Amino acid sequence: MNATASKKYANFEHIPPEEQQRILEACIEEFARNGYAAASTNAIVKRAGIPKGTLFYYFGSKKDLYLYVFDHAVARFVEAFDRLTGELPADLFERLLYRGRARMQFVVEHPRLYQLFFNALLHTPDEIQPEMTTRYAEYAAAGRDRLTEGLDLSSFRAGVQVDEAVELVKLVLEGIYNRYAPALRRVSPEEALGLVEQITEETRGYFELLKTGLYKSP
Amino acid sequence: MNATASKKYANFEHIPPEEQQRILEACIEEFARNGYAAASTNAIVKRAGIPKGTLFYYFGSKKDLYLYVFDHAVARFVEAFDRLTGELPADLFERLLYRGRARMQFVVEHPRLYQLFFNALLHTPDEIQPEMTTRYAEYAAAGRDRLTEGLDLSSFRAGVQVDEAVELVKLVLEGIYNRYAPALRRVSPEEALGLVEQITEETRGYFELLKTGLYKSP
Amino acid sequence: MNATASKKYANFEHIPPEEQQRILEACIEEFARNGYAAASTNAIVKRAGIPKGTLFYYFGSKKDLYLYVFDHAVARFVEAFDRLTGELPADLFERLLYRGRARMQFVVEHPRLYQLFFNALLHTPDEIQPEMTTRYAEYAAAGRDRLTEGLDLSSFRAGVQVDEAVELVKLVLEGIYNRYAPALRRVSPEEALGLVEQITEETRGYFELLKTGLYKSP
Amino acid sequence: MNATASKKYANFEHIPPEEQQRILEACIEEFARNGYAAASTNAIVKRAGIPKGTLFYYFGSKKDLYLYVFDHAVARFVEAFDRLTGELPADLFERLLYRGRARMQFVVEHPRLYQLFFNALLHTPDEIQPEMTTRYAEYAAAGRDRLTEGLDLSSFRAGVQVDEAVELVKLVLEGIYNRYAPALRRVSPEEALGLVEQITEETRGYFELLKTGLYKSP
DNA sequence: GATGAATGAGGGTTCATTCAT
DNA sequence: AATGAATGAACCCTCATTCAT
Repeated sequence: MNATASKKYANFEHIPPEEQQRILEACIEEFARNGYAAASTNAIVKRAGIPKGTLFYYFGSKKDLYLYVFDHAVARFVEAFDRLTGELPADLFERLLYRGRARMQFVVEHPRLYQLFFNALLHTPDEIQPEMTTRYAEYAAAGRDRLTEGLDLSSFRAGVQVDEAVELVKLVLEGIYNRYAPALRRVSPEEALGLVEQITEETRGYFELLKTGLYKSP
Repeated sequence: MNATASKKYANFEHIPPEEQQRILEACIEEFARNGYAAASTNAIVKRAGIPKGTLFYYFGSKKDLYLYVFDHAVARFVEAFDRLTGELPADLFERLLYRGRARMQFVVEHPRLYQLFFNALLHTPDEIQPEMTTRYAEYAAAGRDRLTEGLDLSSFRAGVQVDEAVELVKLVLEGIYNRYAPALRRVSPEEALGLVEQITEETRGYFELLKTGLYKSP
Repeated sequence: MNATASKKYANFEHIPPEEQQRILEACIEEFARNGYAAASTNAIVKRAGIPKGTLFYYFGSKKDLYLYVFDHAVARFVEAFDRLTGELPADLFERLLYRGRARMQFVVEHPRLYQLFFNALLHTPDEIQPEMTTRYAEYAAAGRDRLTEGLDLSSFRAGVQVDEAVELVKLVLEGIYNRYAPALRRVSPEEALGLVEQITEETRGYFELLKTGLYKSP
Repeated sequence: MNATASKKYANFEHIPPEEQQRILEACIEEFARNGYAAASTNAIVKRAGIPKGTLFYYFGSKKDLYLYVFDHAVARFVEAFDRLTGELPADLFERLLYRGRARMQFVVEHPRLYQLFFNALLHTPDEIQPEMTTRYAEYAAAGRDRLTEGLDLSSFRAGVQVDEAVELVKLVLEGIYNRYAPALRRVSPEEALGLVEQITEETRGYFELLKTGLYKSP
């Protein structure tokens, strides 16, 4: 079904998990820092402390290595959200705030993974582009489902097209994250937590403004 | 004041403008396509039709060449907006729609420049990162000024914090462009014009929703 | 006596004959296609469907594998001629035509074996060269015996040195085969049969010319 | 027209002739010994005493290097024959003996070139095969012209088809050279001269036999 | 002032062979 | 007896930069 069960990478997946982890971290670091083309397999093996031949024994080629690492990043990202699925708020704005905070925490905890994930589509050589597009579309579709499921729409003002409204709110959120993601990656983990709170508050402000237009007056 | 007057690149700036142009185009193409690290100076000189040594005589190093090209991209981007400053609509939403359309036309007309400009920060080797950050901040500040100058704020509902509202609308716009920029670069120039119209209409829809909350009821 | 009875390859020769056959085919294909140095043991095990370690368990090293395969090729080649020994024509020219046709049929039926066999001496690393030369000399000697045995020499013109004449005719034949062997390997099996006939006819023409000098006038 | 005037290899052809010679010799040695695929550019640069990058600066790729070296081998081979064109004997057998001796001398003087030249077609990767076939056909055509030009055919017996007869004699010669070429390469230069005489004598013997059939009786 | 010849480091990848199991 | 994981050397090739002219 997913990469972690594939035969293609069986060689890699049969080694001790801690070593898998160490190697993956080295790959993530290198790919996130430099993008696909400029990343160096030499740098990776040096960082991971494994022989050059072994990397290619595990992954076959640089391209396949990249796709594996990307799938891993997606899996970890999705996983971070799945952990809190059960308790999703029913109100659109609350749910998005909730998700947004989770997303920012992910950025703080796994800055390189986030960087890898969101930059993957931009700087990818033509040969990989199709595979990446497919993977990204799958991820996006899954996220869409998780957002709208069991949403309480009763607060929306009559005459407001809900779909359009939801899209509008998501755009605002996206904009905010694109704006702050670099900052989140730059600051220390301690400062990051404060920054997350600050961004959440700012977002809450925008949401209140949006509500005055989209929700019924109380 | 800026790069175009510096002594550092004097060798380059003393050659005929048409040749400057040809060389710059080659650099933009190569850097936009491959990013900084993966770009090849060999490919550049081949495309530009100049000797290898000459490129380094003009620019000193690959790094300095990149910074020069980036500055040029910024200048061209800013310039595209300056050309329409005088006629800016006074209404916030109309002004942003106007700017947005201009920005999309820039993407369509100079896809490589846009790509270079907006991806520059993401995949840049550590040694260049600081310089890039500075340059980016300068550009952002300039854009801010140009937006708010002479804006008609009388339509805003009482009690709405205008600064916050403006920021909110900008976020929506940013989100939309980030979402569609890749699509704009992918389609043919003819299709692009239609796409620009479609995006503008979609944006107008979001803006109407926003107005119900932010503007006085008519 | 020869490789097939040696202790050295005992591991290989104890497995079922059909599997021996399958493995040998894979080796012949790879060595014939690429020569010794460029042949890949990886490609061989993949084609043969056996584990990598097993190949080396059977044959010890790439070099020993090659020598074994070459001996096998020689054995198959000799065997193809032994099958028709009993019925050899007594007339020199007829016998050579007969042999020649058999040889060409071997080329058609086992193009890879032929290729391996006749190219082995040319592109062989220095470390193997001595062993190859020895093997080749043994094969050549065996062929010589089989040609002259029971030959009817009564048709030769008086004064003609028979040994020299035989050698002369063989030279002609060799020349023809060297000239046509590549073509035989290139064409399809169906076309090959026609080509064999054509070559035989051409050879017959040369032989008639030779007979006017070497045989008594009728 | 030929390789020595091409722009493609201009970088190489602009260096001092003695250095060209040294590098070519290293290439010839390596390619002749190992064939195209197994030849190592590392071994070449080591033998030639030049940096790795320089080899590729001169020749672009291993493939282009090989084609250049092959063309050089052909040129030297043809050149060796052109030196004696004017004095060619009019009699077919004498002319072939004369040519044959020249060819053998070439083998003795340039054993590696000869090896490279005559093995080139056999062990050549598919990607180069077409180019090689073309080159070889051109060479063969040139040789054919040079053989038949101004030949005295008056000695042939009536009823003998001259074309066929010429072909027959050439086949004999070819066979002899294929048989002795390895021996000529193996022996020392001093011994080689004696061997050439011996082969010439043997050939003369075959030719006398052929004449009894093909020429008018005296 | 302008060039292009020259290069060594590093790029990704394949390889035959070993050895613990 | 049989294996397949692991590896370091070697593979061909591209690179940004220098420097003598």
